[in-house]
Amino acid sequence: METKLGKILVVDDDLDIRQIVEYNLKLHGYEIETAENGVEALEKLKNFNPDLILLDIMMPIKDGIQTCIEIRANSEYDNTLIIFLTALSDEYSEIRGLDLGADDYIAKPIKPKLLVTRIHSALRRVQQNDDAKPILFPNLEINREQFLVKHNGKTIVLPRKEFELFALLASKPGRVFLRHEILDRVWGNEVIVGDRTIDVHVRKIRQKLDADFIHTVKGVGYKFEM
Amino acid sequence: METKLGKILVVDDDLDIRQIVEYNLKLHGYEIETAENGVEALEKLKNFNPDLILLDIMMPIKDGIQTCIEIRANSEYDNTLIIFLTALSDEYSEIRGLDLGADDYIAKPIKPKLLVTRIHSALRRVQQNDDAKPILFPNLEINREQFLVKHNGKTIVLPRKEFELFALLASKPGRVFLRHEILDRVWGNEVIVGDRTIDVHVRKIRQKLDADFIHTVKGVGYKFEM
DNA sequence: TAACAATTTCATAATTTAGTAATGAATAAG
DNA sequence: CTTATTCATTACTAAATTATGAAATTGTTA
Repeated sequence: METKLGKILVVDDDLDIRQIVEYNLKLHGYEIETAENGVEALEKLKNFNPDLILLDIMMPIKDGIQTCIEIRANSEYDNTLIIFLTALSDEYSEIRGLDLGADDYIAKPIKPKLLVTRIHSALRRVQQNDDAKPILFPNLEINREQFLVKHNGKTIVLPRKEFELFALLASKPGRVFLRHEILDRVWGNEVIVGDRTIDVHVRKIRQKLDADFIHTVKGVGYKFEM
Repeated sequence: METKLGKILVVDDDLDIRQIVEYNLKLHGYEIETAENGVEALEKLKNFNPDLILLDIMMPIKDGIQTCIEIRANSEYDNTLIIFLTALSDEYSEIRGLDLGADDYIAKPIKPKLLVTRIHSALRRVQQNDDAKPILFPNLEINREQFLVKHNGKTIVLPRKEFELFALLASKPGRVFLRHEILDRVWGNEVIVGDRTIDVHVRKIRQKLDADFIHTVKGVGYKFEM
């Protein structure tokens, strides 16, 4: 499968629209959930934890504006992007006036190309910030931009999962990451893998870096320490 | 399709001025959006993503100076040019004192010829800057102006896509470009091509240059390294 | 429009990475 | 001290990803 681009929750009362949008976005590697009204959207939000919500404005049960307000009231979703789907150009200006914390608007009828482009660039905007800065320690550098780990002058190339795991642990030295946290953040909470998988990856990292930066906290998880 | 000269956002509270400017610039092939105050301008900025902003200073809702400051605070628009429209010659000197990050000033009343000339040269300046400087390494030169690559004295002509891809990777040696970044920056995010397309172009480049400068980072992307 | 070049797609081979299962070692609990 | 739990390690299999060759499509130019 392609690199994970992001999770999107599509909220619209019209089945056709949900299907069109879902089809096109899945085609481009996004992970999709759908909801047909605001209530259902708010329910799914918790478990799915999307990066972006496509939110129709006009819905019978709970409309998009109300839904948006409620989402924005919960700081847990501060980093979740919201893009409105608007049917009428009238609404557009109306909504634009209200500062609801939406990040963009897409007018219906939906043009697949435009949809993908907008979503793509919206997500890229937020993702670009996290990436750039290398994690630095004496004798150890974890450089995500180059996808390299440098230790005592030696350069080590880690495969993706190993790198992500190592970078995660090193992002907060001393802090213990629970096994399920590791699974969530390295594997994503939609992928289900056994617990041993983590061990194996930890072992591979330990083999490749001769010093052992990863410490086991039995019954709990792992932590990074120098 | 016609050659795209550039996108310009025209911000002025005076409808007449907006229309005059829009008319004249469209006449010369520019793509125009308008806004009648700073607030509206900031909103439109996100979706329109102009190459240049013509910004009136005196506006009732949010004036040009404040708007300029806010735009310049967002690094996303570092490459967006800003040209002030000033009504009084007094203001001019005042503004010039403040270093707001504007790129030029045009005095009202607006003379269409002057306007077009200034915009033209402002845009050309930045475009040439990007273009002009060849990327140089020992034994390797990537010359965008002439669209060719010199390696060990041999001159190799690469077709456009191959060149753009190679130039992108070489623009930051060592840095991994994710596949979707490559798609965005070489193909543009309005064109949708499959992932294998990148591989094929990489291969072509590898074939033409006998040394292999392009390294695969599996599951992530490609990077340039000597 | 024919001829050629560039671009893209497709199928499949080659490779690398990820995941699992089995077993042994270490640790904690009773 | 024995048992149960958890982790480490190894070897193995499955899955994912890229490389490649060739064909199809699109674009350019004379």
